[in-house]
Amino acid sequence: MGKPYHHGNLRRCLIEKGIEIINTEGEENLSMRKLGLACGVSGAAPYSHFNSKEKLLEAMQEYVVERLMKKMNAAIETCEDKDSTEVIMKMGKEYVIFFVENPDYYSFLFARANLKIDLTMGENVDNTPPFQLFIENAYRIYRKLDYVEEDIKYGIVSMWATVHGLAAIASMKNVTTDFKWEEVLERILK
Amino acid sequence: MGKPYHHGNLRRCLIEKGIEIINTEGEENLSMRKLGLACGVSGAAPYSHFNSKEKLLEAMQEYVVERLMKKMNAAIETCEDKDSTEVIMKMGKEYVIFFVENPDYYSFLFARANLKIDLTMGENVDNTPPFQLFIENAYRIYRKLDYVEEDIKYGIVSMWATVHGLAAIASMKNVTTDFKWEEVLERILK
DNA sequence: CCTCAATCTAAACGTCGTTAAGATTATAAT
DNA sequence: ATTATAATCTTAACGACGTTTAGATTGAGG
Repeated sequence: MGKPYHHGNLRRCLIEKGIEIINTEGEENLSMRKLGLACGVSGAAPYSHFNSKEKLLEAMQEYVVERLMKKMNAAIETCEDKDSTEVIMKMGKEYVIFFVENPDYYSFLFARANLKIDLTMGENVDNTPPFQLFIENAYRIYRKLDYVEEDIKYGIVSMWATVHGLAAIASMKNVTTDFKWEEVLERILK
Repeated sequence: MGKPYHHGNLRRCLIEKGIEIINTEGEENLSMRKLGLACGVSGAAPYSHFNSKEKLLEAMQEYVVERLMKKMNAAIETCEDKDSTEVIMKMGKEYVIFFVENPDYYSFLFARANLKIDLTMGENVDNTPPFQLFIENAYRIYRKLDYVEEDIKYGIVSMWATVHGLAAIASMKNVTTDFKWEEVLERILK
């Protein structure tokens, strides 16, 4: 009969339905009220689980970053030898493909990004949770590579910049082209 | 004594004051009302010059892109010979430095970017004005280079991706590092 | 001088993020 | 089982926002 007063799993529902809305209607159409109603609760209910929209978006970012990291880590596992160029290549492909398949994720993740990166490799800083995950993963992978540049900072940044820039461009709306982004990446990384 | 009923140059004032607000208070604190008041007119006056906030932002983007393009073109002029590696290098540096010096410009320009790029080099598409400027300039410069890859599309994209990715990373808030981004770019472009 | 279009003001509409006060229910201690 | 406590939810409201409307003020051309 009447739906129960308590939702049961509102927190997870907000995150997942929120991501769904971003993918279907765009981030500009995601409001706390509408999201609450979409989950079957009132427009103020989300504030029982997130004290601000920013916190909710942060949780959604964490959810998305986790998916990306899983894909990248899985890609590494498929490498026969842990030869660094193969690892870098497969990771990079996964990174680019992820944003090509989900174009809205790029600006959702990085437009409001408040990344704190200590490129000096010191004990790491207080990133916002999704990006703590992001950075830690990057360092962990890079450390496992056979090939290490004389200065690891430059290695990480140059690797990341190439892949990230390609993802940024590929994520732009209405980019018309006739090649696959993975091919471009292969050419760039030589 | 009383200020005149008409502002005289409100359109330009809105654009410049708007950019100023973005640089000082951040884009999230830019509202049509406040911007009008900051220019000495009412909160609805901006709508006499831009029928939407989106149109105003577009004009501001155009203003910013023009500055970037001027800097890049000026950098090219300083090249002694039009050797392509030197041109690419100087342009890339200018591109990265621009966003390092104005970190808020990156997401302001690209977060909402509705770029339409025809990478097949056909007659170009109907970009939003700021990016029409952006794309045309890129093609024009690339055509002037001595060195041309067998497939020009890949050349443009790989060049742009590297530089753009570096600008994206360098523009992230709270990135702590101990090297200059220009040096990183030099290493990447070899 | 008169007209017309451009520019501006004041007031309003609906939506937004957020908060406050209180209702409902699960949890756990007695 | 009863009761207290904390978690979760609703309704109503606040101020700020983007935008629209109606009308006031002004500059420019005939």
